Formats: sequence, structure tokens, C-alpha cells
Amino acid sequence: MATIYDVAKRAGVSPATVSRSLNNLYVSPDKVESIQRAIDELEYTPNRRARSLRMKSNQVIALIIPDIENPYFTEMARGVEDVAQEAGLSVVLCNSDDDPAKEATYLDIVRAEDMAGLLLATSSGQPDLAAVRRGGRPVVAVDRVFHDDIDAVVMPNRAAGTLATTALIEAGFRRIACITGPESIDTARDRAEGWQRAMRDAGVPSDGLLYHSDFRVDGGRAAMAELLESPSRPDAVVASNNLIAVGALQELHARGLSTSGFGVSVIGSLPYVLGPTDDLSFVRLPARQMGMSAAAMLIDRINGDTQPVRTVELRADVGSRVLDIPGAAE
Amino acid sequence: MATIYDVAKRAGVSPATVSRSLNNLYVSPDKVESIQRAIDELEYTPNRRARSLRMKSNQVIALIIPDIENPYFTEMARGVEDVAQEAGLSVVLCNSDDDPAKEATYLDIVRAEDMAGLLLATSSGQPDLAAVRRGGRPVVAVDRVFHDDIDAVVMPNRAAGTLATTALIEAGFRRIACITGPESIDTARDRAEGWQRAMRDAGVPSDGLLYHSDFRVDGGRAAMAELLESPSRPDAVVASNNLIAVGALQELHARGLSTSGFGVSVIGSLPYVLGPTDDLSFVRLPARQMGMSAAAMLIDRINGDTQPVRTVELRADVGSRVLDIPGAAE
DNA sequence: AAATTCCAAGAAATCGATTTCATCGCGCAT
DNA sequence: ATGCGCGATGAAATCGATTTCTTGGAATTT
Repeated sequence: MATIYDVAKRAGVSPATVSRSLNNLYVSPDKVESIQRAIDELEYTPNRRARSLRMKSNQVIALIIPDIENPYFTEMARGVEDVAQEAGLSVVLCNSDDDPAKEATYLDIVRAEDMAGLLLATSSGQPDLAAVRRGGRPVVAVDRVFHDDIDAVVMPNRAAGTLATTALIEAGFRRIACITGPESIDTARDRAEGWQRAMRDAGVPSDGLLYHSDFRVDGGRAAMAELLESPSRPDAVVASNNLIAVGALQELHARGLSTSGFGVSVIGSLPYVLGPTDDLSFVRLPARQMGMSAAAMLIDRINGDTQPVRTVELRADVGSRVLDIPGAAE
Repeated sequence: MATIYDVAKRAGVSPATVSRSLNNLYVSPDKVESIQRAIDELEYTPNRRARSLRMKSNQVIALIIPDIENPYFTEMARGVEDVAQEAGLSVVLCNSDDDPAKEATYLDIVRAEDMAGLLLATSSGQPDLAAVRRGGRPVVAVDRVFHDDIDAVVMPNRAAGTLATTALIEAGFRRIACITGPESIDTARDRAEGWQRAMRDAGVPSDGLLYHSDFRVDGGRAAMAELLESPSRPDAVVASNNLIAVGALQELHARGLSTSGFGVSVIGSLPYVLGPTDDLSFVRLPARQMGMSAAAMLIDRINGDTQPVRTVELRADVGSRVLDIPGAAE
């Protein structure tokens, strides 16, 4: 564990000169060379902790997501990572497990480690960002908005709900249910609203067809089971995220029902789907791009961008890729 | 951003006393109280960077995995996280994307941030851990072993290969192919060896039935396509990880083949599988437990455990849960 | 009562980098 | 020849915590 002092001594210069050399400031070529030799010989790498303590800034940003086992979020994480890496930042990935307490712990770490910025896909609770923001560190909300004076990058949730529903209506279904996430999560509400609007626009009644579940497989499955038992049994369903869709489809299969008689429309993608999906429709959400946009926005802020707070709703990508009903080749 | 000096001044004591109070050393009760009040009023939280710079240790461990989008690794990550959180450590999750260069970058970060320890599921290359280990930080290999003087927690890969194959043999199949990962990855080799052993033990020829692919969906799919075209067309296949299985099954479905005529045995789990899986057999790998064991081992090392290097091969869990051939309810 | 412990608490050093400030030459203008 | 400016460099301060060293005074011992 060589330090900058060791390097300085070996190169016969002062630590300050080594530091300047490392940061490409005025240093005469011969010293640069002998410093470089000393660095190589000692296998010196600067200690980031000391560096960031002095600089009061860090090369690390945090990404807090509610479910690390959901491919939607890991895809997003990939997008974040790629952009961040490009900019020379490391990403610390934290899994809040949709638990406000765990989330708070990570927020505290972000504060205490004084990270350069935070990308937050919040849990259901209302996060307390006061401490983080007091430190002057930028925050960008991803996927879920929770406060209107914070930058955000979100999906076109209402539109997605409407598109998913319209696809089913056009396929001839009328009794179309919607299984969405907890009422406390805005994406869940928005997608349901999109569904409702499509139903209204088509002049189809929607009473008793909305189910608030959670955004997990079990939730989707239970909701589907209930739907199939209910007196107002639907003949199609809009699954408001990928995991709900998995659960719903599992339940259908478990009951020996195929999707040809029962319409299923999914908001999101099913990454590891196996069988034929001819009868499913998908509204693809550009998760990776969401991550990339959010990361880019955060990096701009870190670099001093001071334009007014904005909310970016992704669109282009959805517009063009939306609602392709894939063949078996998916 | 209050510092310990601010707290000290407000409480009318020295910074040293505040520090001692925070670390529960001898401080008179009345000072403890006034310090606490100052802390509350200023909303002070200690700066971890300064702390760890001085202490030369960190409350953060790193987990480097080769593919964040593979549920196997995220499940493992969950295990790690739970144990670490219990011990008051935060986990930094890094995705090497199976790229030795990215991996090296993260290793460098581990060194430079002087993290408390490292859990490494290495990429295909030979990682250079010299720098990290020179710093005295413990390292535990997970899932993949790469050096025999480093602690490791691994799956019973050979046994899993054998079990997966035996299931197919018992079901009456004879021409059983094996699609495994790159030859450079030991888990891939070991699982294939298990397959080979089962074949030999059953007196069944295995020539030309081994395919080295990669551990991804596309690789599995391509391998399956090739297998189905080959002159020595098999009637069953062992997929050596979950993603290969997904690819293989996709290819089968794309060709309109059901799994009832063609045997498929999977090492690992298919978390979001939809269709009927009646005809698949699974050898479940306890990914979560692997993460937990590895984390526990690392934490022991961090706390000064100096027993000889060991390699833990998970077994109990596999032994009991192995090879249940699930009904549609999976 | 004098001497010895003992302990709470402050002053100052420390961790390893960056950065300000001061200094020293050297070249150029007057 | 003297002075001014400027670029390269070193000494020392700094970031915010912990820890060693020291000290003053209370408690205990003889």
C-alpha cells in the first residue's frame, strides 16, 4: 500500500508535485518521468478515500432500486452503468426491497459517504431526502416520481396502459380486467388510469375489473385466481408489469387455460419466456434507455447543470416499438 | 453538513470527547447528554470517508458478478445482502459483464476505496488479485474457483451434472447431449464432467454430444439449433445453466417440438418460466444460500478469522431438493 | 497530610490525498 | 544593471474523523 509520500520520496520530489503530475498540471517533463517510474515500481494507486475527503466529492453514484430480482430494474441498471462508466463514475447498486426502512439506511449511506449523486427508484414510502439534498448532491428519480421539485425520468405509464388495453379491444375482447400494483405507487395508478381511459373511450364498462395487487409474481397469480373465480369473470386482462404477467399466466396455465381464449396484454417484457406467445400482446418499456437518460441527467447535474427541474417522460422509443405482437420467435 | 467540530463547539467540549461519546468510551453522563442534544440539533451524521480514512477500514464490501441480468446471480446477491446487512455492512454490487477489463476496473476500485472485503464471482479471465490482497483485505470466491489459496463457496457442479443426466437416463432417453458454458469457466467444465460420468456409468456413448457454448440465452439457443441439425441428433439435452435452458427451450418451441418427445434437464431454476414444465427436470441450485455462506465466510475473515483456506461445496440443500420434477404449478 | 493511582477530557498527531501560499530562478523589458 | 513577471516547486494547511499523549484533579493508599 504505497502512498503519495512514498512515491515522492523515491522520485526525489515533493508530494505536491506528484499530485500535480497525476492531475496533469505544470510539471517539468523529467520529473514527470521519474515520478512515473516510481509509481510503476511501487505499484502505486491513489487512495480514493483521501482524495474524496479532500475534494469533497466522489466518483461514485448510487442507484437504489426496489427489487433487484426484477429484470426490468436490472435492465435499467445496465443502462445506468453503461453511461456512468463512460463518464468515469462507478455505480453502487442498492436493493431497497421495497422497504422504506432499508431505503432509509441506504440514503444515509449516500449521505455519509458523500456520493456524487443519487438515482432513486423509490419504494412505496415517502423517502426523506432532506439530508441527502442538504449536502448539495443531485438526485434524479427514476421510474417513480415522488416529489415535484426533483428531476425525474419516467415511463409513459398512462399511454402504456391505454395501448395495452386498446390492443385487447381491437382483438375483440370486451370484459377486460386490469391487475396493477399497489395504490401507493404512482406507476401502478397511472397504468390503471390508462386502462380506464381506453375502456371509457371504447364505451366498455369497467366496473369491478380493477385489481390492486403488488408488483410481484405471487401478487399477479393471486389476483388472477380471484378474477377467474369472481362473478364478473373477465375474458381478458391487462397485466401492469412483467412479474404480474408471469403470475397471471402461471395461473392460467395451472388451470389448463390457454391464452387463445383469454386475452392477455402485458406492460413490459418477459425476458425468459419460453412457450409460444402468439396470443400475448406487449407494450415494451425501454428500461435500459430509462437508465441511460436518468444517468445522463444526473451526470449533467453533477457537472453543474442548473436548469430548472424537469420530468422526462420517455416516448420515442415506446412510440416506435410499442405493441408488436410477437411470433413464436420472441 | 455539520462536522464533529461543530458538535463539539455547540456542546462545549472537544472533538475528541464527541468521538469518544459516539464510540461509547468513558465520557461523563452530563457531557454525553449535551453532546447528544447538539447532535440532534445539528442533525449531525459522521462522515464515513473521514472515519474510514483514519481507521483504514470500511463498512462496505464489494460483490462482483459476471451478469446482473441472470436471476441466478441476483438471487445470490440477495443472500449476500441479507447476511451483510445483518452484520452492519453495506454491499456494493458490481457487474463485470463477464469482461476481464471491467472486472479489473472494479478490482481497482475495491483497492482504492479500501473496502472491507470482496466477494468475487469471476469472469472468464484470470483476475489479478495481487493489489487487493496486498492491502490485506479478505477475498472469497463465489460460484467459480480460480485460485486454490483463496476461500471459495461453490455449487456441487459435477454432482449436479450427474443428477441432471441420470434423470433423463431413467426416463428412458439414451442420446443425451450436454450444452455447457465456455471451457474457460470451471463450473461449465465440471457440470459437463458430471454429465459424462453419468453417461459412462450408464454405459451410454457420449461422443459428439458435448457442446461448449456460453452461459447465455442466445448461446443456448444456437447450440440447440445446431444439435437439432446435426447428424448425431440427440433425443434429450442437459442444459448446464438456466439461461442456456431458456435458449434451448425457445429453439425447441420455435420448431414446434414439445418437450414430451424431447427430454430436457436443467441445472438451475427458471424463475419466470410460463408454460407447462411437466416434462422438464430440474437440479435446483441454492443460489441464495451460496450468497449467504460466502458472505458469512467473508465476514468471519474480516473479523480476524485465520483458519486455513477452505473451499465449501454446498451440498445439504442440493441433496434434499435436487431433482424434483415439478408439475405445472411450478 | 503526603504520595500514589486513576480517569475524564483536551491538545495535537494522524490517515493520504489536494491546494493554497511562498519561494526560487530565469527571461525579458526598461 | 535592476526590476518585474511567470512558471515550476516545496512547505504547510486542509478535509473530518480517530487515537495517542498529556494534564489536572479527584479518589485512594500509607
